[in-house]
Amino acid sequence: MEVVTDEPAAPTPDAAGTAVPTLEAVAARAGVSRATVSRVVNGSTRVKPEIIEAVTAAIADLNYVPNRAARSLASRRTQVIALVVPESTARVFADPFFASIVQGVALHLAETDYTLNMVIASEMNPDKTRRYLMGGNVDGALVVSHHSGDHSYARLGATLPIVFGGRPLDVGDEENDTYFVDVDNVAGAAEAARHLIARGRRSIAVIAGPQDMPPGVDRLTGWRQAMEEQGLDASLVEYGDFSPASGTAAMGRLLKRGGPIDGVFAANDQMAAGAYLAIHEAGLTIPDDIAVVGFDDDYFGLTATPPLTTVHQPSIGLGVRMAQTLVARIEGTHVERVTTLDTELVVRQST
Amino acid sequence: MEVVTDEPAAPTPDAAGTAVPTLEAVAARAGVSRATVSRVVNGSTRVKPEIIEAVTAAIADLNYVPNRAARSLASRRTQVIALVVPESTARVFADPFFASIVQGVALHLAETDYTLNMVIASEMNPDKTRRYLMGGNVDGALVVSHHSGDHSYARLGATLPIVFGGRPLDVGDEENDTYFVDVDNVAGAAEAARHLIARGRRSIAVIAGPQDMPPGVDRLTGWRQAMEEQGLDASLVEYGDFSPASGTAAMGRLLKRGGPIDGVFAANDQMAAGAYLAIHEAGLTIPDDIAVVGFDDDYFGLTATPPLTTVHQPSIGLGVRMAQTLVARIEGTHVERVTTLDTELVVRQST
DNA sequence: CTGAAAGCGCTAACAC
DNA sequence: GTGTTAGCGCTTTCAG
Repeated sequence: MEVVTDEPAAPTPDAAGTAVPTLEAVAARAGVSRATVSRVVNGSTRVKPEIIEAVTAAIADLNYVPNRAARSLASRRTQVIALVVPESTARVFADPFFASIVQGVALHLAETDYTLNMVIASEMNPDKTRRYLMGGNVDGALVVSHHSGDHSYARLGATLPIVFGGRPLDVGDEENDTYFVDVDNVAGAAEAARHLIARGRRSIAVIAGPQDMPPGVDRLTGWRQAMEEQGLDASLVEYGDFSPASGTAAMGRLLKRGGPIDGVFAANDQMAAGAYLAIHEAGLTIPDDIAVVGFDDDYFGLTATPPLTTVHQPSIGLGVRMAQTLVARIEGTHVERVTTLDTELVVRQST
Repeated sequence: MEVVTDEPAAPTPDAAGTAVPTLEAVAARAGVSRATVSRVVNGSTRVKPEIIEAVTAAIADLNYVPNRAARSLASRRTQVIALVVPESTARVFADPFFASIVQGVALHLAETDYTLNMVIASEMNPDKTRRYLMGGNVDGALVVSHHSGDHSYARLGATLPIVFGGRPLDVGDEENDTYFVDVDNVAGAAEAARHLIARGRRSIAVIAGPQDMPPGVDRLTGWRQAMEEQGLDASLVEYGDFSPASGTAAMGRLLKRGGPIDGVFAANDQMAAGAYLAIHEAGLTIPDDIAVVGFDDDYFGLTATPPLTTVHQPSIGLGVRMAQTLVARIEGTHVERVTTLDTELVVRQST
């Protein structure tokens, strides 16, 4: 909310000694017109080299910095990219996966002329976000929602270039023009399962994620693929909600079934951590009795005892790729609509 | 297919996809001048209520959104706040403490008309960041650097309102006009030490942080305070660099001294986690032989075995407070130059 | 309390 | 190649 003071709002007494030079000042100093300076600043090639030099010198002398607002107003481009974070994600902002994506995005954008604008999408007032995005205040948007696959912003895609992180849940008509970057959850999960098999395990269970989230679905699919291709029984399935507690519960149910289990693939590390608890409480040891593989490669896996074998996601790379894709779209360069990043199995002591 | 709508059906069928309406269009529709619309939009009270209503209606009808660039150009305010992240911090971006700060900042700013601009300060090209900040592209900046206390941006404070996260390291002249929000590291550390004492421990060691970082200094100071106020020996000091490995090493050195140790305060949770390792390797148990307290309350503490007693930092609150402070400065409202937030001891099973 | 007019700093046709 | 000329959409004196 903007604070409106009744008093004639005493403007900041800044700008004391630091007068920000304008393009006009540069033009005067270099002895050319403003248009020419603009050309030089924007890298137009159709300027005499000597003039480019003169202008460049003047810019350096004056310590000139273009005014983004003016540039944006005149060019009708903002050079701003929004990173939209659903409020629910924000609550678990400390999710290292998400944090890494932000990092990747920021790192890539730092090399471009685009500026990163973090927007927390208020769920109370979704319209505020939509309005902001549609109000010509940004050139494009990145939408992240780790597990949920919520693409409620897809509609905006018609008016504003958008790139999503993660595969959309619904494969509707709109999917055809939805750009997204995703991790290859199916292949990663299959690799995890194959690793267990290679370790000699035969009764392999899965603690799957919610089936209304793409990663939940895909990781289960990958596990099934591997099991079936080896002719193994793929019926040891229990579901969790990606939380540690749900992992403990699911593992408990698996154990209660009574049948043999010598390996478990958990759809994320947090559930794997939860499973550890249930396994230990049952008096079993990891990996001797039951080998465990997780997915995500977050801190749960690293600090667990024993350290967890897990599927690493290229989260920074995901952010970088999202940013690259969006910039390409904005600038009209061709890019694949769908990008799938490879995962990597990190073998530690739980298998 | 069903489309989730959170706004009433668009009154005008061509509303979507059409060029965004300008203030002028609103003025025409409301039958007033652009100046008046501007006043209404900016919340001036000196407008007839009925006119305010008419304008508001027109704005709603047209789905008008002010153009930030134009507004900024004319008003010479950008409504943008930069969040500067040193590149070195970015590398450990997954630091949950840092992530929470960002979250707090974003949450608070979402309630204002300010926009959050994440800037990764390239250490290769620090001038790029400085130029951006000084180029009139932002109204103020927030600088975060978890442990380092690096206030190399302090100089910019003369021209641009800046608020730092964390106490500055150097108490130079410039400190007098440096605004910052910090956690009460001294009090928190003292509380941790007192807690160990209350648990009956008498030979309490400390794994201190680097003494060139304010939190490293302050937490050691707090521990000393508590020890001295109880007349306990305060010589069991070893230093680490906040990393788990350094915690293990420091604990090892402590143990090697040969004297009795029944309690340890580690200046952060990661070092505490490292200390766990050394303690276990020495065949000792936590908390029976040695009670351990950490600082930060990050995931290391939660997932450790046994769960770590630690000092919780209000990291989201820190972000919120930083944002509040900066906005106040920008808008000329009075705020304290220094804000110190209280920590809270979280007692778990390691003590 | 409201309108008219003058830019904010820059880009983009269009001339020269 | 380079200069000229119009604005981009909004805020802001300054009249009335």
